[in-house]
Amino acid sequence: MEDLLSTVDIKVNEKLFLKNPTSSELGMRIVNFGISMIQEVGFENFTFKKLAARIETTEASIYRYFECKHSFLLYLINWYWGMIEYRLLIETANIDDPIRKLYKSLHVITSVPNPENELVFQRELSLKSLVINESAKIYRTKAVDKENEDGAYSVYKSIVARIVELIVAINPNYPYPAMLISTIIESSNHQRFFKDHLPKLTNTVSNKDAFEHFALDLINKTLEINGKR
Amino acid sequence: MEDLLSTVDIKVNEKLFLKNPTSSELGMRIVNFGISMIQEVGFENFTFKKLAARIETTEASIYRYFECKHSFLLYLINWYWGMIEYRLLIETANIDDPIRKLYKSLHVITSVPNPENELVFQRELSLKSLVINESAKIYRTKAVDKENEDGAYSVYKSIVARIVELIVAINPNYPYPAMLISTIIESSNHQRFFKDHLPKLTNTVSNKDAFEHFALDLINKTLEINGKR
DNA sequence: CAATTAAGATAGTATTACTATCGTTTTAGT
DNA sequence: ACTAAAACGATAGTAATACTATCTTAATTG
Repeated sequence: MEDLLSTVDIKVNEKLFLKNPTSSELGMRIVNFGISMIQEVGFENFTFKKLAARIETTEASIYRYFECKHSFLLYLINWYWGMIEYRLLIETANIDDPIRKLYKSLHVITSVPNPENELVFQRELSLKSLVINESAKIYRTKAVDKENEDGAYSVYKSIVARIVELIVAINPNYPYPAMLISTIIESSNHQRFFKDHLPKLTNTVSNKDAFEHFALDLINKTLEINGKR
Repeated sequence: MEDLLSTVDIKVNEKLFLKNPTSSELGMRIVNFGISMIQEVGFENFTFKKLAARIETTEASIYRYFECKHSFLLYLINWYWGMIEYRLLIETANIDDPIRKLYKSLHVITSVPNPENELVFQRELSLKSLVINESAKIYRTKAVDKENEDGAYSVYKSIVARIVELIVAINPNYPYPAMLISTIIESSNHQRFFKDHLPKLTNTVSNKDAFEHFALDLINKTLEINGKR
């Protein structure tokens, strides 16, 4: 894969920002340093004031880009899923067999990218651990219905819908395709979190990505896919 | 099942409170009204000050029981899992077949209890939706390791370990028992959340608990359990 | 009946999550 | 080159949050 990635502009739902951070250098600094600061201190200890000090701007300036810190997190996670959807599109474009397409899709969605093996967005790498650690916090609030109306979860839903189509093509009788795929996506995040913090809640296999094997086995057996490809 | 439940005292890790709320009437009011208030306004909008006003006490008095609102949530969720572990113990005690034991355990752990069919703790009922909506928030990235050391997740881990044993008895070759069961538990919560707020991420089946069927199918196929019991 | 404990009353603090205003600099269009 | 608009910095302010501290009174226990 060539480096078309760096020139591609990931579109994020316009309701998630007041002023597009990609439109200015300050905006980009807010996003880039915001990502690393959230990773350093955790989302609950992250404030716009601290970020402003770090990038030598003011709190007020950051508020010109984002309404509140929660929509900043939503924005980042949407950017992440936007990149994943884009990769999904290009990396499965030339695959016809739905089973191989599903395997590849699962890999794109759930794997922790290894920059030595595959070319990925630089930002995807830095966002991955943020998604693992913080994404469970975005949904479960009283604001979820309003945010959903505003399209805050539409990329995520569209990715799930895309994989659901593949599952239906592979096994039209399986009754829970959306449940299966959203379970795997969510599980990918929390199992990776467990691995680092609550290892008794997960399993590891030496030198392998245990989660990917687990997920593949799960998919093969639940959808009754037999044989290797 | 008789009403031994109301007389049973669920033990919660002592590091999660400063003064045991079960030891006084005020403590019980804090817990009972705290549960309903968190459900009404959501955990982020819940404050000890509001709770104090509701139960006609003072903020300072609540702080004599709980160090902070986060440990209050941890306490409640631990109480929930304590009840589940207790139910697990008594409801599977007289079952010998590990497969039937596993099925029963899964039901206890993941089902939404129906008070018309089964006798459950009153508090379990009121805590269930709190666990569904808020439990993803307890894993605060930066504090999780310290809390884990203090035993804040030990009941949860012990429940997972208990089911892992059953899985090993059923299919000793399955390599990911802990992953499978913790995935199902976490999925139970977020799928029920999706059902209410992001229905495109889940599937429903009329008049049935779709999640339980999904989980049962998953378990049967991944562990290669064939035949009905 | 004294001593301890529990709880109410009140005050105070640092921080958070913003909003508002105003002046200066930069950029864009003509 | 000039003007208008937009962007940004600087500063101030606010209500609410998440606590801590202290003091007094009421209830319980030995």
